[in-house]
Amino acid sequence: MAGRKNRNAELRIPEILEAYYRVLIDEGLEGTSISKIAKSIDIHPSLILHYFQNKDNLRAALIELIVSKFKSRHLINFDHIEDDQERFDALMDMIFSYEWSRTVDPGVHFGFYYQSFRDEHVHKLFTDMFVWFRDFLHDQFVDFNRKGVIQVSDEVKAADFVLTMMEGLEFHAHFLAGDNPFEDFAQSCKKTAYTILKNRGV
Amino acid sequence: MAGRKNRNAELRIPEILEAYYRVLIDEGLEGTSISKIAKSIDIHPSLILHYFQNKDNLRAALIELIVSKFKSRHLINFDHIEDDQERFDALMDMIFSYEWSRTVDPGVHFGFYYQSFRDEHVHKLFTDMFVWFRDFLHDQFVDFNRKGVIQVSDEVKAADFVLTMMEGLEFHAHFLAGDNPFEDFAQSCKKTAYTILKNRGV
DNA sequence: CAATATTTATTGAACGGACAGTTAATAATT
DNA sequence: AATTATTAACTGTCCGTTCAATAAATATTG
Repeated sequence: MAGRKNRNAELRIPEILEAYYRVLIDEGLEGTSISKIAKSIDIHPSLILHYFQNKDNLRAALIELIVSKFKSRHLINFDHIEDDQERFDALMDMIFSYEWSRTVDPGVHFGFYYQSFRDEHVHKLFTDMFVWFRDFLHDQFVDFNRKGVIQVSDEVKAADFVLTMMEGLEFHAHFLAGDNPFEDFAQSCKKTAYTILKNRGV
Repeated sequence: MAGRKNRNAELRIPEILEAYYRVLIDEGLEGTSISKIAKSIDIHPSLILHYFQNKDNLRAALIELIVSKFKSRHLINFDHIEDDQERFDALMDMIFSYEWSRTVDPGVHFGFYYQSFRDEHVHKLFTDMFVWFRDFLHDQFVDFNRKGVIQVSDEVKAADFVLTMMEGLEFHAHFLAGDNPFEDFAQSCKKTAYTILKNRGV
């Protein structure tokens, strides 16, 4: 192929990962192959292996990218809100929002959860991510507790509880929501969380 | 192969499904093939296709078996307990027990959840199962509510809430429990559920 | 600046293996 | 004799991976 234009690793690697993500959404875990990813961005399959050596590395790289986006806090940083109650409300609104639940495509999300049962490295990446998020919530809850916005006796358990509801809501949306909009049961979950957090439920 | 002993469909089909389930646990979704299943019980791969025609049917059959075991209620039937409070306690103890969480191998469990994103038929099977379970809980909660064991204003939401906690707990056990025994956080979840159900939290 | 060497990006060809599925033959059972 | 269970042989496809070849970009040097 003469007269072609090359890109460097800095551009190509993210391009491959984005293509991988898109193919995953369309084709699923089992339907996604290196050659399909390559075809979707008109490159040769070998180029993907040139950058990632093998499929395991490729998968790990995508998960690391997803985790790093999660940790960037771009959706859950409300430091600019001065009023304590408002800041708490904003955080809870986000955690139980549709937008938040769709940060990652739910199919891909569940697919990687599943992978974490088969691959210790994947499991560790996600565990680290969730531990990071629990720690984040814990810090927030310690602060909100001190300021009287919430009333809990165990801030770690409070964070665990909210995370558990958050993931349970994901399950509910997929299997039990039926035709009801996501927000309906999300609202119920949030109200329940308020009840628990405000009245020493944990 | 001369002098062999044949079995009929009634025996062979469950044998194949059990073998399939075991291979799934060992090898995962992607690692499980018809020939591996066949090898594990010393039969020819074609015999599996003889009974199930193709892989999709095989998968559907296993899921249907799992669902039917779930619906058999063998673990959640406490009709023999006469005292209302005790019967309620027994039900809640079971739902938040380790035994209950391991009714199906969690890897297989998550794997099929994932499949339900890719396959409408699988999604329907699980949706039906969870709707069935919500209806079951709903009936129980209506009864317990009438008898004053719990105090809720919306029994459907109460059932949704308990199911959400139940599945969230599954998630928590896999990613956030660390070295703590399953029962620790399960106990917390159950306590939270009691708080909500006993005090009109829903 | 131009010629050349080196590095990097990319393609190409080929592999061995596994996979789901088909069709036909054979053995056991009824 | 008919039906059912089981094996056998085979097919075409796709997969991840390897290794070598080539083209483009970059660095080096005269």
